[in-house]
Amino acid sequence: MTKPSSSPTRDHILAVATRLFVEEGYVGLSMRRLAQEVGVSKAGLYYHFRDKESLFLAILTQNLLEIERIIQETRQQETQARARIERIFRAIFSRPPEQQAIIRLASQEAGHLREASRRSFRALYHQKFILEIQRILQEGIDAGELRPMDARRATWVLLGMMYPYFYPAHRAEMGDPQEALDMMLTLFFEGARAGKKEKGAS
Amino acid sequence: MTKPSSSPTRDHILAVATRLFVEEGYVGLSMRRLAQEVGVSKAGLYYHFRDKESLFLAILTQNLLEIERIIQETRQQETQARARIERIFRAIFSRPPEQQAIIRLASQEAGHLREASRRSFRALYHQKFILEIQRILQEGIDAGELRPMDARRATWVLLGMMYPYFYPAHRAEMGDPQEALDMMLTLFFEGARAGKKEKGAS
DNA sequence: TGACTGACTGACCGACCGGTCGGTCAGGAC
DNA sequence: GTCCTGACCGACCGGTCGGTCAGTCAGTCA
Repeated sequence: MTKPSSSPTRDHILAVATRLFVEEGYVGLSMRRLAQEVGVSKAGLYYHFRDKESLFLAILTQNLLEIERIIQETRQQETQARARIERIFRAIFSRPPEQQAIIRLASQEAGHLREASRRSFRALYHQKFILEIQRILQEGIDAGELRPMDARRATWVLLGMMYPYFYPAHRAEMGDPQEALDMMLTLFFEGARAGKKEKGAS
Repeated sequence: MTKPSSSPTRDHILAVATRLFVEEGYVGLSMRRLAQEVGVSKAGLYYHFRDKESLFLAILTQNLLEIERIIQETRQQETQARARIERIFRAIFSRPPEQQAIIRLASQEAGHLREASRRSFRALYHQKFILEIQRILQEGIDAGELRPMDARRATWVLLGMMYPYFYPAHRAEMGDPQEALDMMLTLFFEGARAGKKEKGAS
């Protein structure tokens, strides 16, 4: 008898936990508090998830795979780097806020996981998300759409621009998400447009 | 008898705590662990600081005031927005890594403070740091150096670009700090240079 | 009807949390 | 010599942490 990978209660736990992990952080959210907010006993949580770490990992992985799907879908439908990036992040920015913040959480809280989980998750995160973005930028560089630069570094700069938007405290200051995204894309792609020299290339 | 604001032990506590708060987060670092790493008893910590929150606040404030000093110094010596920003962040990027990461910590962990401390710290952070950067950008816009755009939003985009560099986990991937900074500045200021329309203005 | 099971609970565990207490002790003041 | 004080320690507090476990109970199936 394998445990089913989906059930109303399990899904509800995942949804509430996602929101609360984003608000409170991994260490900051206790299983007691979570149980209370879900409306189930603490032991009930442990019926559905082996431990706190598994629950957290399930959230990270679930959202990551969703983002991977967005990326792959976009790769097929767009060919230009800018169009691809724009489409990917418009899709991400139109998801529920707490699901967007997973991108930040993955960077921020992975350090609290046990070594084994951390390594396997980081590999997934890197391969399915970071390297895919990097690849899109690299292809843009190779095609002459973007000027020559270190694609890995540029990936982090691009992602970094979005980070403040994933903090509940700063979110409000950025105003409308899609407008804020307009600015980020304009700044990044105007700044990275081919036909200029770059100082920071390696 | 007022408590002295500086002593070898107190300074040592601050230094070690800064590093550990950056690595583990506010909730993730226990006073026991800190005491052990400092080489003092837990009660010893409480001789120098009223409670955990005061210690954390002391670190944030101390580093913030140092950054304020850098900003004010730069304002007097440079007049162009780009030169000012470059100088400020070169100075920040050449500080010890754990002190740089304070910028991120201030955004990230302020939520764990008591309401009163949080409000007063946020006010300080906002006034002495965020608004000063915003002001520099706004002056650049007014002077025609940068094209018209929402300066507040642009401030967060600029700061965001630096965020990944303040995560121990991603720091290594960005390579040499000053080179990474080159890229960020180039991207931001080429992208924001006057003579273009902006889509994301409010 | 009775055996079985999936979903869940209440009570509990040892470890650890932030914080406080009375006590100690080197060294300067008189 | 004594007193005082700044700087610290060991032991302890009530409370919370993640996690476990025996038991319950509605619903399915024979």
